[in-house]
Amino acid sequence: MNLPPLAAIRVFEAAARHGSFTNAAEELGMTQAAVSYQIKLLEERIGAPLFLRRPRQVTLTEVGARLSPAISEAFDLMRAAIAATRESADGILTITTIPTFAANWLVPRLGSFQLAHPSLAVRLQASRDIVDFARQDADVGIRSGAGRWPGVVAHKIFGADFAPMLSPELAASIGGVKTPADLLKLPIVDPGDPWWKVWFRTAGVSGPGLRGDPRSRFGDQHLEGKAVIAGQGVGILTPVFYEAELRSGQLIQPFDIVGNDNHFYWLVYPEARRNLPKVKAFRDWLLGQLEQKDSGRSPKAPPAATA
Amino acid sequence: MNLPPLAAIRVFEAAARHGSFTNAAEELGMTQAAVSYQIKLLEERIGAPLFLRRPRQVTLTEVGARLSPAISEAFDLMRAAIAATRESADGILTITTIPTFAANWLVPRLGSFQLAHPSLAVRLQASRDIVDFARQDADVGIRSGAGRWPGVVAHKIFGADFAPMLSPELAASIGGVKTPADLLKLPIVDPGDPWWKVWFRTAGVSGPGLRGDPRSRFGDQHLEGKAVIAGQGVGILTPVFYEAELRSGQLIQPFDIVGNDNHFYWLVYPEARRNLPKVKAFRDWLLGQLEQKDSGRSPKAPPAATA
DNA sequence: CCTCTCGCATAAGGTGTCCTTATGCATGCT
DNA sequence: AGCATGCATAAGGACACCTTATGCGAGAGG
Repeated sequence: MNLPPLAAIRVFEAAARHGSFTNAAEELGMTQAAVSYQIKLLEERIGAPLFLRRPRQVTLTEVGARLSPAISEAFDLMRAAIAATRESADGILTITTIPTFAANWLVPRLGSFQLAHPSLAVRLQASRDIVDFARQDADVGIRSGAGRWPGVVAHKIFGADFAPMLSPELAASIGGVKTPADLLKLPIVDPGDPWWKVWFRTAGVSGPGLRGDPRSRFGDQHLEGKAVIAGQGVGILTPVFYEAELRSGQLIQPFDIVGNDNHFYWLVYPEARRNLPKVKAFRDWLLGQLEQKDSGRSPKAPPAATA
Repeated sequence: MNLPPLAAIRVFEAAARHGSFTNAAEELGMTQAAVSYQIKLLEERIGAPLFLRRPRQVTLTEVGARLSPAISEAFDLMRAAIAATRESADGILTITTIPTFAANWLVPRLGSFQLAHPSLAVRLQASRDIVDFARQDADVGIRSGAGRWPGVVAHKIFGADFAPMLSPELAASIGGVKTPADLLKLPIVDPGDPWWKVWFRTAGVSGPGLRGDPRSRFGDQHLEGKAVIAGQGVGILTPVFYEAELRSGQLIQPFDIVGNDNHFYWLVYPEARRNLPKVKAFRDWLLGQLEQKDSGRSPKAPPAATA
């Protein structure tokens, strides 16, 4: 069944409510002539007059009166649905993030975001796929990469730096770790981790015989971290992810030397949606979190870089 | 709250149902590009993506999935309403008619029409107003007049002829009515009726002293007819309206001479709606009724005259 | 593994729908 | 009677929308 032109139905709905073409026209922001035109169109389509043209007003015919309530109801339904959708679209922030970042950085801090934006519901999606907002139902994403994606705004969060860490007890067991080479006296949690090779080179220790693919490793540090905290060995971890443990003394980072493989974490979101309140809110909050951290160390971090 | 362009919503509804822009386009009789365009439009309006563009198909996003059922429901409602309206518009025949014609001719015969068209409901509206389909909720009308109305089809039904009638008993009381002048010996039910003057002139009886406005009288013959049948006097009535009584002998019409004032009953309906089944049905039935009558008297009546 | 095909996105261009302006007509109010 | 109101109609124009053409990405099939 073919619906008549919907524009005409909409006009009819308004006209029926007002009992006046002129008023309906005003509501719809068009001229009285346009309303008259659309109604006539609809009447032809239906095959019956819908209005009686009375002197100072128009009245629904029997047919029109029968049609009108159902149409009104349908429109109310639509209006409500769209309003609800808009609201829910504004009220739910979906974040797609690399699992490591979620576990080690985002989740522990999300509470403060929720507190600051009580009306925003957060949906976390952990995934390591390439971020593609066309096929992923997310508002913002956290990914690694070079920070150049077309149509996407990217803020650099921090580099995936890494440094050796171990439990204080383990360090004490060899009388303390004084030089990078001392680390080799201890068990290494994951000797295959490519970061080790990079770090030792950076630290000036040559040929410790550690092997591993030179590919980046944004994978899960979670298990490795647990093992290190438990004192099972030395691990190579990203310091920002273990700030709390370093502060509390559960872990120690013997050297300030950090390795990095020139990969960064980025906050990304579609350029077209950069002005959505929820996107702005998250961006501002996240960058704010970083500044708090940085303020103690470096003078100022450039907050954003757009692609 | 402004609704988004309804055309876009319609496209969305179809696309959501099909899970495919291409199929939706086919259903709507447009190209895939147009669907893509409209969806994008709607997404911009809503402020959130509605579909995820997956390799071989599109999928609703969370937002889209929330929106879709309500929209579908609204459309179903509309479709049903329009279908019902069409049906009821086709199934109800509203006749506006002069009261006299209704009482004396139409109502007694309507049964045969209903029998022939059981699916049609008939709504009778008696009114003497000028017929104006723009402000009267009627499909067909029966009116008197010259038979010239712009935009209106008019079929001549019969003239408003009139002739004296009386009960057989009353006629017998003066030994029968032989000449028109004999009528003057009897009581006249409504001497002020202008028809009398016309009829007597036609009959060649001069100056009976009856007075009355020379305006046509399509008013109610009903009361006058009752009085005549009851034997209270002679009345001047329209023969076609009393065929049954004449046949049964309740009334007699002493003379074949009929007066007329050149006014006719017409069946009228808007030219634009001449092809509606219900209009056709009524027209054909009514003209058929007349032919049955005529066939015994005149050779053939030209059935229609269109304005 | 390479190619073919399917489905959607995008750009450019035309056109048809729909809206506006202008006017007329009928009616009711003062 | 004259004015105001509200709808209908005609003519004209603009913009939204659709079409055609093309590209791209990813499965599917050989």
